[in-house]
Amino acid sequence: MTRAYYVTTPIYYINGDPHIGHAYTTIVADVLARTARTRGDAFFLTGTDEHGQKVADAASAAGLSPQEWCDRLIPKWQNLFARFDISYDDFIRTTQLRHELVVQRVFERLRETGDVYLGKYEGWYCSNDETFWLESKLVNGRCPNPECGREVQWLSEDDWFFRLSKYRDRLLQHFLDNPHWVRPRSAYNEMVAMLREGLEDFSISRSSFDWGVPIPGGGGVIYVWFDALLNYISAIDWSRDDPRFHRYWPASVQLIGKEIMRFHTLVWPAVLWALGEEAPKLVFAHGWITLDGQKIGKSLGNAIDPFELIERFGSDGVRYFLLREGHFGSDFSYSEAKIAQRYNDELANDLGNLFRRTLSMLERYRNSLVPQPGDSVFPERFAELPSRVQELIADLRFRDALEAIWELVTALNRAIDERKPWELYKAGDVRALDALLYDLCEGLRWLAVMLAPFLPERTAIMWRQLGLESGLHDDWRETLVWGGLAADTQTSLGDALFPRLELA
RNA sequence: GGCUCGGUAGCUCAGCGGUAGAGCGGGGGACUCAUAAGCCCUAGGUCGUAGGUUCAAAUCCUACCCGAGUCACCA
Repeated sequence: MTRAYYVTTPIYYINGDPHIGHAYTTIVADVLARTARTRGDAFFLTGTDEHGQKVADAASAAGLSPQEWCDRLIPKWQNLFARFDISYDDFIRTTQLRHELVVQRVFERLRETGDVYLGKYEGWYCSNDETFWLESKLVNGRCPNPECGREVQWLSEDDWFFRLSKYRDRLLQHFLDNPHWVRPRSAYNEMVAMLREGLEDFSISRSSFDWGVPIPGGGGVIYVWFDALLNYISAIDWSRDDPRFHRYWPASVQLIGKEIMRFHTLVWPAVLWALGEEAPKLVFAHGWITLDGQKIGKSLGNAIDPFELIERFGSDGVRYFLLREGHFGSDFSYSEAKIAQRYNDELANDLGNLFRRTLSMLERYRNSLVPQPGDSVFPERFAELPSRVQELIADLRFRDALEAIWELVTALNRAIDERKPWELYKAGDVRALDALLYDLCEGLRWLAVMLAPFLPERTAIMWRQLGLESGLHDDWRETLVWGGLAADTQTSLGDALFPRLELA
């Protein structure tokens, strides 16, 4: 029996509204989960990171308690994911009791084993930036932040530390033994370089504010990062002998943004090892969506409202663009013109129009009934396509997967133009016409199945118009056999699948 | 400044040792089932610069130039 598939997104820090970057990561995870489910058990986790000073600050600025603040924001996030047809199996919030209990249990356990110990956290502290600075970073003994430059003070407090340094050699060995466990390659290289420089223990407690998981026995709260990482195992009931935990852990893929690589590829495996658990199989750091090459961010004032995008291009239109435009892992540039062009050229013109012209001819020539299959080159020509696409998706090469699927789109459009069904009809060549129409319908059935993880909303419509009921999400190895579509299936011509956008 | 990645046709990128590729845009053509969509033909670019290795280099090495990211307790 194959192991269950487990995919996670980062839990999103809820100090504001969701933006397109959050949607991006989550959509990618959704494609992986939907694809994996066609083959067996899969679990898809996302959620929100709700502790820490920034949330506390944002809440107090709004005149709310941190918990109230989070509770008010949560619907926005969950609504966004609903609008994008995100099929998560669980949505964890770090303020949930089930999570906090695991965090405390982990803390206690590591305190017992000595991987968490009490030490002194000392350094030059800038109260304006709320940051500790290394002596070597100070500029003339003042805060090195060019926008600050204030005086710093020497602070010393007792903190709990995680013994990260102890795992440095094992981490390096793990990287060398598993050259593909962190992707893309650039991320892997960065982290290896960092490991070679060495690691220091780091503080995992905070006493200057109290919005976090209380340290068992008192003494402040647990540092939000230490708390946050544990969501990946608290959601699946971490404990040494829980069968549910062991069905899913270690995770198959953990998606992250490249800014949090250190925590996920150095700290996280070390914590897991300290608990006697395995590191995740793969951590994948994706790139940024840029706007004309510029990083997107609220502070830059160019944040994109994902709800507006859905309004214009539909959930599937946005999903398609995000997965098709760049190679997953690299940055890629977003613009209104680019997404509109892909939508029109590929979804409306290539796919949507193919679907419509096929059903239209079927209605005109065959009363919308799928004819008998005849001689066909398609079975042989595309026999390997589903497994190829499946592999590309599993390898997180979404762009290549969509390009591969488009080979079938193009082939079907070409077949229509080359064999001219309207002439076959006029000539009364029933056999040739039926054979072609059958291939077109069957090809579209294949397209619906292979595109279902990418375009869950529109492929469901395709499926219905093709006269099919169940089976859209079945195992490709069984359902994608050419000839699977039954003759005499009643199809129905509907509205345009992807209505063409009139561009200014 | 250290480290990482990138600099290939107008644009976005693939190729990563063996006589330069794709998509889009641009140009031309034949059709009509279709969302005036689709199909066919058409791209001659010092592969950042300068050296080096090799029978042979976008493809390996060195230096340099340009761009991006990152350098640890905000997440």
